Amino acid sequence: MALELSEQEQFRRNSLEELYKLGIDPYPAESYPVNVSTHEIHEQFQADQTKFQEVCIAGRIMTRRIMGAASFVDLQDSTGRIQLYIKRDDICPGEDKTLYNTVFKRLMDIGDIIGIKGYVFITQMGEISIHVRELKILCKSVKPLPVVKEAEGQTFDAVTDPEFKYRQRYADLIVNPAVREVFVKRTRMVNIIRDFLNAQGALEVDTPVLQSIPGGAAARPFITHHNALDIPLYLRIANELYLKRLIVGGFDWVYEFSRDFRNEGMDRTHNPEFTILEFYVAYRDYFWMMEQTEQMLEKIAMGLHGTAEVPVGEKMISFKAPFRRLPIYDAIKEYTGVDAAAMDENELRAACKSLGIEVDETMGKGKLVDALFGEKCEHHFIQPTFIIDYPVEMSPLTKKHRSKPGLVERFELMINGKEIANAYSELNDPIDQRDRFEDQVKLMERGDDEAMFIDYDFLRALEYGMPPTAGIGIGIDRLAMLMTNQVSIQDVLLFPQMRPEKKVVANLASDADFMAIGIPEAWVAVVRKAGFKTPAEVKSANPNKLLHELSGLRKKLKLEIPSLKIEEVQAWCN
RNA sequence: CUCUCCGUAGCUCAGCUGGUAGAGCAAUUGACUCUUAAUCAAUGGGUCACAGGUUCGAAUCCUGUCGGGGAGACCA
Repeated sequence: MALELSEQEQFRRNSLEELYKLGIDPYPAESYPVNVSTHEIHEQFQADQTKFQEVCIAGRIMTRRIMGAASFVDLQDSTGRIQLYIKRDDICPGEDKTLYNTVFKRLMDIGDIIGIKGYVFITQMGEISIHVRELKILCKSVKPLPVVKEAEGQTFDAVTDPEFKYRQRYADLIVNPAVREVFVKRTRMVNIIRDFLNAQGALEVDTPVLQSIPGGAAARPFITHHNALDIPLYLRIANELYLKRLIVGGFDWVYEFSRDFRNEGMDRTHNPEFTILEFYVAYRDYFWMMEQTEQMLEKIAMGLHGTAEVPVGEKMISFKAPFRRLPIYDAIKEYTGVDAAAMDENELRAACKSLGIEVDETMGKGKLVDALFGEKCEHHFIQPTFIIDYPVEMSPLTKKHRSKPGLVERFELMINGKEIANAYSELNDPIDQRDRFEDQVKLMERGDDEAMFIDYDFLRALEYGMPPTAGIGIGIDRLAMLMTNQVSIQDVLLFPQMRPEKKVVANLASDADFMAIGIPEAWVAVVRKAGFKTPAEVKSANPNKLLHELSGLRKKLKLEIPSLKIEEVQAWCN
């Protein structure tokens, strides 16, 4: 007897044994020739009831209603659910009723995967169902699923525990259809973007995830090590510098859905790995990029919702182009009254302090403006707004503004108070780029641990000449949150990062190890059940308490093994 | 890293100012040939997250640990 299993898990393992004894393989190898989906049946049967008279379909048993010799089962496949009607004498036409009485009623459970053949009909209660003629088990489930019930749009006992949902997404997906919808929508969103870009001749590319210089953004990277080269490598924090190398190489428009990694805090909008769409287009500038962005977002909203108005929490967000455009200094003036454009670093620092923003000496002008905007302005921009024309200090890869000194041609797209995209006219002056990198080094020397490294290979590429280029990065996870109305990034990631579960100790010590200190074979499993993982733990236990505990378990589990005496237990411990 | 809330059966949750564990669903056995949160009857199922402490007695009070949520700090 496996002591670590719950009662229900034990029952299901027993059912497995019985199936084998009946000569039924609960995990058959051959393919099952499904010829229809539940969705197709629901969509088409009402209109033409002569269809679907020979269906073969498979899925998971979600609920059962057994009434003696007839039963109803809700079967769930990848497209939805359908009710099955199973009549004993139909699936067991002869004398032998084992398949119904024993296999179906006793040995099958919620969660099992079955295949059936039959015909579609409508029950007296008006529900489209399948009358089953043949029934076959395709996979026996030995772990009980959470049971969620639904009726008339209401859901009962839905699993809401985030830990369960995120750690066991597979079970979450089985049991909560709305979760599946979110991820289907996310993928549709990505497909819309891909179509939008491909239709204009963009080329999807792959660039390195392992980089020897983590460039293209300001963030702390993950570090790993390559054994053969014996060098440190970094997981990318951005792919910007690689995509721009490709523009140098002569591609006009490249893009990549880039999985980036940043070794920073985790919260409802940050996961250590996340997806950014970056794309770069030769001979364009940031004004052009704003138009592209508007069009693309409107297209996504229309594609997913059929309208540009998308509900997000209590609000409605309109993705109807064009979006508002507002210079960052105007935004700061609007919400704080501070005229940051006219200030030098020290005046800015003073202004921040007077507004209660924490500042320190490592912060240059760029970071101060960033702090001012982030603290006091960002959250006000609910409807899509392009914040434009940033100070040069906070944008080391951006081209200087064509007419406004001290600024760069950059925009960030704010939606629902969060940054969704960041774009600019790319800096293609190699001399200027070298200077900007060197400024970053100075910031690093001042203690800014996010300042960028100098990427000399990237500089070499720029020296060959990069056409004027517009580039953008769009946070795909955050966009997915908006488009699916989810408040947490974990809800748009199939497998969000979690602290590992505490190790369920598997065979740290063998039975023989326990027996070596004198524990009788029959008691080893009981000792384990009592929570002892190694003989050493037994040795250091209080013998009286241990005896009590083991005796209690023996009684509780009704074990037919001889009882223990205190002398025996003392002999193990000492 | 700080604050705060939470951890009770497979699932959803009760459990009062300490008196030794409860419900619904799920499970087991039985009844029932069109049910749909099927119904009816009976039954089993818990080291109350873990480890200490206080107490005659702890799911309950205290301390610590682990895991999770939320808020902040940090972070484009």
